[in-house]
Amino acid sequence: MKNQTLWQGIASDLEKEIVAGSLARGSRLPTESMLSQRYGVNRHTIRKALSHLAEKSLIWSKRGSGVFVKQKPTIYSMGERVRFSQNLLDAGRTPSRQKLSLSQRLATHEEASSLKIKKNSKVHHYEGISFADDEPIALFNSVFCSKRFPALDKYIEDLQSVTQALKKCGVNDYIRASTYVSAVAASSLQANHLRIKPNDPLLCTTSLNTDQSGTPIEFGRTYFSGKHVTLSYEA
Amino acid sequence: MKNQTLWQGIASDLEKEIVAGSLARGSRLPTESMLSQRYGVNRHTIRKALSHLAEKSLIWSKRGSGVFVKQKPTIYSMGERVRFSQNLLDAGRTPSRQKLSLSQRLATHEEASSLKIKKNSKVHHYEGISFADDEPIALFNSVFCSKRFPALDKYIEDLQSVTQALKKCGVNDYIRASTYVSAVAASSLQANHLRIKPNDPLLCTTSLNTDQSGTPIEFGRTYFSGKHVTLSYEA
DNA sequence: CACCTATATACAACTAGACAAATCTTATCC
DNA sequence: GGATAAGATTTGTCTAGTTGTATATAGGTG
Repeated sequence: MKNQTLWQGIASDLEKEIVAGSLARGSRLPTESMLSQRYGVNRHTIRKALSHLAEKSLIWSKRGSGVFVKQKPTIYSMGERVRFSQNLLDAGRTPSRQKLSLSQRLATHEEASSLKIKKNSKVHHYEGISFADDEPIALFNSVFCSKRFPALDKYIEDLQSVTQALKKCGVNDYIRASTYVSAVAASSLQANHLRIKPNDPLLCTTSLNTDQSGTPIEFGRTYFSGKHVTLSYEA
Repeated sequence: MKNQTLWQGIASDLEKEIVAGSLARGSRLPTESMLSQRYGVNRHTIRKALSHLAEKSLIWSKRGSGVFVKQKPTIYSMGERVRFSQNLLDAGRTPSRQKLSLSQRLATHEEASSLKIKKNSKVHHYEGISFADDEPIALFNSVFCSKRFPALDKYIEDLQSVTQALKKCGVNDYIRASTYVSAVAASSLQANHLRIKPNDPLLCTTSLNTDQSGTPIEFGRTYFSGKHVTLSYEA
């Protein structure tokens, strides 16, 4: 404990403040300049300490904006039924979503064959961010057959929920038919949305959801922030 | 391709959408505020990306109105016979013209000597904008001998076509006698008409058209938006 | 020597907020 | 029904502040 460098001392000092709660989750740290004044060191020394805390995923920084305290990691349960909101509520977190884009386009080959629709059919493309306690945990990407659900986009727009929107279209229940999980590196755009760094690991799940008769309903990919989400497969 | 900034990533992302056609040509982009939400960045970063695309002439913006996708570059072929509409139809574009002014005035020295008429003769002066698919691509400026074509202005007014108007005056065919091409910087007035920026490059063509006997018919200058028109000199 | 720690300076990239200017929308009036 | 006025949107411009990156310098340590 004695023979530690300046930046190590500062890092552990800040870490104490975070776990003690005097630096609240989600709040902004003082600027690097202010910290460097407070500790009487160069800004680079502060940055070294901060980058250490960022490695441990205690904080995240946004260029031009500031450094912020992260929320606790999330455990996301991958049950038979996919219900984003209920899932997080069960875990005692506050769920929310942000729409990034909602439009119609032609299905890719992969999407068409997964949904068992014709090539070049139109699909609704829904893209957005999932939050838990105002902390982004995943980027989702879903496609639905436009022909089967002509007004789905409007329902999603109004209700802000896929489950509710599908109910309006007559789908009362749908089931996870298959899910594949892989790991990929975050692009800079993905990293920005998830408040992580480019090339940080992402959990990529590719899933197909069907109704009770086995007819495909939704095909999509979701990218979870690997450092802040653990997928759970319990029954 | 690896170490790109945020705005570069956004710009290439939007460019993909444009070339893929999910952002249709001529249509309006989402507002800068919406894009800044979608990409999770400040509006200024979006503006940097947009200004990059504007530099590449993929989009253009209008204060208070929005940002729009530009059309493809036009190839304007310089055949022996000058038929603006026919040229654009050949290129698969829908041509149109907008009259800016149509009046009579005294010929300048240059005009008189080119048309081989007396100094201080009266000429019809016809000025306007040429469009391709509702996108302005050129400013034209033509003069015709008033003495030879007394009622030409009324014909142009009615028919909206120089070729048709000349036909009414007994000129069934006319030929490009000479054309000179130079490059100039757009004035602010020109830039405004062509929806480009002041000092953007213009192709300035000075041409003289004659009838089959070689008698001068039309003398004029046309300023093509350099970014949207490529002059082609094929036979 | 090579490597880590720390300082100093400068600049690039991005955010934040405010306001102006042009445009579009909507309500109102005659 | 059309003109007008008021308000809301949207792009353009400006100032200021913050993090990210690069370079140069110097001392200490294995």
